[in-house]
Amino acid sequence: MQEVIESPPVGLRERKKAERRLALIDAAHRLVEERGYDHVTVEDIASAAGVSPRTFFNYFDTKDDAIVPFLMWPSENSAMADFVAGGPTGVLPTDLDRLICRALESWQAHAERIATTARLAAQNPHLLARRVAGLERYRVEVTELFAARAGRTQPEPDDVIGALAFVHLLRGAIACWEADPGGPPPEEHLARVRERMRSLATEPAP
Amino acid sequence: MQEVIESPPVGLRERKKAERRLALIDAAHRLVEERGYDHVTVEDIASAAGVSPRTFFNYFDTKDDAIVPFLMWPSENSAMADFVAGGPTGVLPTDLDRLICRALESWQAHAERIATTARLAAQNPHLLARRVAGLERYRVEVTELFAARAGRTQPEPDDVIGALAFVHLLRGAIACWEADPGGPPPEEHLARVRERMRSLATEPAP
DNA sequence: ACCAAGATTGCAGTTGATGCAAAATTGCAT
DNA sequence: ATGCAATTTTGCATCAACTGCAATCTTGGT
Repeated sequence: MQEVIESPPVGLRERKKAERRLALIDAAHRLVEERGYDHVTVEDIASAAGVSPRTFFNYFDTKDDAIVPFLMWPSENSAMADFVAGGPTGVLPTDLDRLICRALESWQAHAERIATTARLAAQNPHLLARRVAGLERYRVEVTELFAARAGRTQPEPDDVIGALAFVHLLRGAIACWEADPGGPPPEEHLARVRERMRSLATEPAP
Repeated sequence: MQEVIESPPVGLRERKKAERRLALIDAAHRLVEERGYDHVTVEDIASAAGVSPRTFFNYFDTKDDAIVPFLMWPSENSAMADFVAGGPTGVLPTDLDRLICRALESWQAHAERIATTARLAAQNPHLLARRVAGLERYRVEVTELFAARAGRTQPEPDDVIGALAFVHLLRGAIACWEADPGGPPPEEHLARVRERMRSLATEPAP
């Protein structure tokens, strides 16, 4: 399944593919919000996006992939490169924060799609499962970033724990923001999540 | 979809239902390991378990639910009750550890099924997504335990962050154990995961 | 022994998803 | 501008997952 290409594709063919994929996602979102998940078929989505049902499956493995799509972070992500290089500050917790901020920032470009996905997932539990699975892809990618930063080609348990911290902080910040959407953006909750996480990880001295 | 009932059910009907569900899970595991995911149908699984294909869907929402089943922890879980009551030690990080240990312990009864599920998920990426989704159910339950322990009926972000810590510690311990399966059991890695988690949550003083 | 409640099952049907191959579109070199 | 290779779209046939309905069977309770 192909992901959204954030950097402008070079040829007409690549550009049309990227546009077509977003058209399918947007058609899926519009139709499921209007009619309900059970009353929308792949044929409906494909037709609304102007392609054939067979073509739909050239872009997505399943119907649900279009509704809860994986929106990759930018391929040219200087934050990722900086992180792998040991930067930008050299202090791992701070650098982890920067990485999370850039992830949240990159998803802003799809804010409406992400909001629609969240609403549809809340209404359809099996889509919720897909959202979590999507997050797992990020967890896997970040595990590799930790390994690369430590100079290893094969991730070790410490890298997995690091990536789990990434997910922990990210989801915690989003949970705080969802509790008060009119308040500060997710990244401003990171300090609070970090503090809570630290306190849960610290047992009192004997 | 009904989960495994760990405590012995009272009537014949309940007992047969529980046995039938496990029979379907075991048939699914055996057939997928023998033939590969793509060469096993719902009809194959139902036939091997001695029920009709229609009955299969009385137990599972999807074919994949049988392969990667949700194995609930015991309904009579004193660790959960203790946790909600503020125990067993009154020290939250320690009590969280106990909760995790009990979760790992309760899954021991299904160790072979869990091992099979892990192998099949490694071979079939879309099943991996389902495993993560299953973990999310535990995360939701633990969020409610945190809220109940704090005396609230509606979970707050702090409860979500607490449950994310549960998942972080649990998955970290499992990752350490998977790196050295012949070594100590998962629960003995909790201290190491906790230490790494704490260090990632602690920024250096200015 | 009888009846209610719950579960199993067959059947027909819809939809998701796939492999194959023909047709169309795009990229590139001339 | 043209020709050709590469890539993509598409139609079609097919299989399997999954569902609603209702008849039949099994279990629980009196």
